Amino acid sequence: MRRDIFQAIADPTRRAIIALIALQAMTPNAIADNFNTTRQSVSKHLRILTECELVKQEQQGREIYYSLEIEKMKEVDHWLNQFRKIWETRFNQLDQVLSTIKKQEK
Amino acid sequence: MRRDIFQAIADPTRRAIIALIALQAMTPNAIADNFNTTRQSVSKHLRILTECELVKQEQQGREIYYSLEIEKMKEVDHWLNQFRKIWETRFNQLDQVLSTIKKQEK
DNA sequence: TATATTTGCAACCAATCGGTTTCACAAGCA
DNA sequence: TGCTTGTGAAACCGATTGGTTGCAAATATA
Repeated sequence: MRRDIFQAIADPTRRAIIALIALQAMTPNAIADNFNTTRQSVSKHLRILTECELVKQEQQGREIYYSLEIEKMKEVDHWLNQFRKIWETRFNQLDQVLSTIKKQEK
Repeated sequence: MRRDIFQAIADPTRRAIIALIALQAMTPNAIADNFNTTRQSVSKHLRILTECELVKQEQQGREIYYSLEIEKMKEVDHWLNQFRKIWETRFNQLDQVLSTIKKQEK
């Protein structure tokens, strides 16, 4: 089974869970309260996120607090870098065009 | 059918296609040559990418050149912003800890 | 100890996914 | 006018997905 961060963030519910626990650690029940779905379904999502190492658990009594492994999010950022180079180049090209126009106006 | 950029980049073949045509426009056949799969399968991926407006087509005779809509990639970048804020805050917190240690050393 | 709460896991289900094969339709070329 | 080339679409297939229900285990509480 493929388990990577791109597959993890493909699901909108999982993206919402990620955004939720990014701010503070939460229990599965507390997370499920925010969604129109069952606790078990959220539990499944958390399992997937854990398998991708996007999420870490901390047991407190019978409760388990889930929080985001923010470092893992940088993998997406890193993948975007190759395209960032391109859109910056495009921007520079546009910049050149603009400055050429400016010179012509003088 | 859900069609968004996150679902589009979830598949590794589609990510590879995106990276390929980011540099230069290519025909479906030329793209398929780079993968261990059929042209029709690549065609399906291109349809999905087109539906997400991640890709644009340019017909030249009977050939169709596909290229990346680089602007659309910024949607992922934009989504990452919320987390970028967090990891920068973490960094600042670490920075504070380090400067506190430095002061104590004096 | 008996009961309630919090959780994960397994079994099942309909829908979707990624792939293949087959076909249809243009556009170039002999 | 045939024939080849480049392409998309449809039909089908096994695997995976996201959801549900039901159950078991562990912890807290009476």
